[in-house]
Amino acid sequence: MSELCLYNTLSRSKERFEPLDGKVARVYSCGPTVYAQQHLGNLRAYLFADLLKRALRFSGFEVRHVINITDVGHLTDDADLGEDKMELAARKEGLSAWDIADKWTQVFKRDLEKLNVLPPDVWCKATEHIPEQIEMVATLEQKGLTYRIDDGVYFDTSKDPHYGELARLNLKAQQVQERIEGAAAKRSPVDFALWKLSPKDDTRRQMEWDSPWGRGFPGWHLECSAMSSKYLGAPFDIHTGGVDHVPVHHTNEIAQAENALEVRPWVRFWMHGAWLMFEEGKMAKSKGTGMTLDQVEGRGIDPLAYRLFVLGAHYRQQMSFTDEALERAQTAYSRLVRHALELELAQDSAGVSQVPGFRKRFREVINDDLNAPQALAVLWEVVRSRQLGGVEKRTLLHEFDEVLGLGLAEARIAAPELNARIEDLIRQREEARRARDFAASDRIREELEAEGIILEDTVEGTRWRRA
RNA sequence: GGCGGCGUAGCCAAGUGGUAAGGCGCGGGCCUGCAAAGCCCUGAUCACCGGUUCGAAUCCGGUCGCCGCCUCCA
Repeated sequence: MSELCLYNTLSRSKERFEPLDGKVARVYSCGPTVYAQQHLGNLRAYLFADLLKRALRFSGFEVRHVINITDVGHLTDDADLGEDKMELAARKEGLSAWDIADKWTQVFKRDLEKLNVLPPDVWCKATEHIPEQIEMVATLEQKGLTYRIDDGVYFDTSKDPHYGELARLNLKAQQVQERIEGAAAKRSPVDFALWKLSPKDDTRRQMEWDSPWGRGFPGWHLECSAMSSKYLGAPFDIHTGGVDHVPVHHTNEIAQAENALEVRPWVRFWMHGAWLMFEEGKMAKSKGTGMTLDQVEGRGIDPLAYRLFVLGAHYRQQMSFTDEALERAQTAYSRLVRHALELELAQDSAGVSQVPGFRKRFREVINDDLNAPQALAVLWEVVRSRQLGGVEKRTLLHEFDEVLGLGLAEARIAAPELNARIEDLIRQREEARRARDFAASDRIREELEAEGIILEDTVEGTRWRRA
């Protein structure tokens, strides 16, 4: 049996994976900031995390999975100025920041459910872990790794010789943008806020807390460091996120956590998913180019067809999104489901079995850094194989779907829908056909088709289904 | 300026040293009274140039084009 290998951003290479304790893989996935509905690009990141989780289980490991919800707003624009995204959304929608967070969190979870993403063992919110975050800042402060300026407490990256290793930052050569003039007199451009103080003027934030440094809110990298160690311990196995997180968010998470917790490496495997690209560029909420799952469904496309689409490209590969490609995925998905349904009826006995071969190939490609595109290729080969019997195909389909999560194992032929009128029309059509009155029989078929009923003549007789 | 990625058939994309997976589409065929569904057949020498090698889409050098991150972002 092949071993699971995963690409680790830390080493920039595939490494054999095994949980620290040999049994339970501890995985943390950076969750969304919930000030709007997640778009398809965001969702791709969680489909990637889900594929990882399913692959870990497929390898026989248990998985303890944590996803956070960033419900504290950070800034819309520059790190030092700009309005808080949560508060901005709240103002626009006429709700409190808390309600906004709640609303979009629910939508997010619902979207994941539609995509067949397995729920994590722990959902954790930044706002519910303020004490843990304050504690981490305090620890860093005691170690002399922080400094205070007007608007908050900052992490002094110059004190960490390992700072930036994940991203392989070249601090000296990096051309750093001029900071916008203002309160943030950071000693280094890469220093980052641990605790931001609320503005001194009259503008009060909806979300702020008392701390040893004054009223304010936590820096945006802090929650992940604090919550992951709380629920997974430290070190833990795998941390996932989008590629954009490598240079800043994850780099800073590492700096905080490794120094506060005194473990290094704090996380053994860092895994990053690539972007979903629109024609105009990447999908980004800030650019308003995001398409949501609701819109996908609005086009009559099954969310799982989107899942199939996403699985068609490797998770570390930038993928092009086009309407056309999405629709093609729906065609392919419908076809797959139809096969799955058909196979549910299979009762044959196995011939010379090729099952082990397919099983082996599937495991090998999944174990090779989650090569879903190749896994799908194996799936199609199984579906269209002439060697395999129906029962064997069904068995394999169910097994593979544990990893792919396309809902094929759950596909069941709906109990024959009773519809006396349609049954009656089909009978009439049968009579017409027997009488070779095809004009009449075609008329009936067309009438039904107009209302979305497709008739299929099979050896067992005429079947109908909704288009 | 730094870091990273991409350029494979009409489209979405695998493959990273041994003579190009898969899906969708197109075209042809089988089945059907005709359809639908299903099945079968059918397409590329891998941006370009040069090098290494018995052998390269795959390694090295260069050119062109495209994109991401470096500031919130999956």
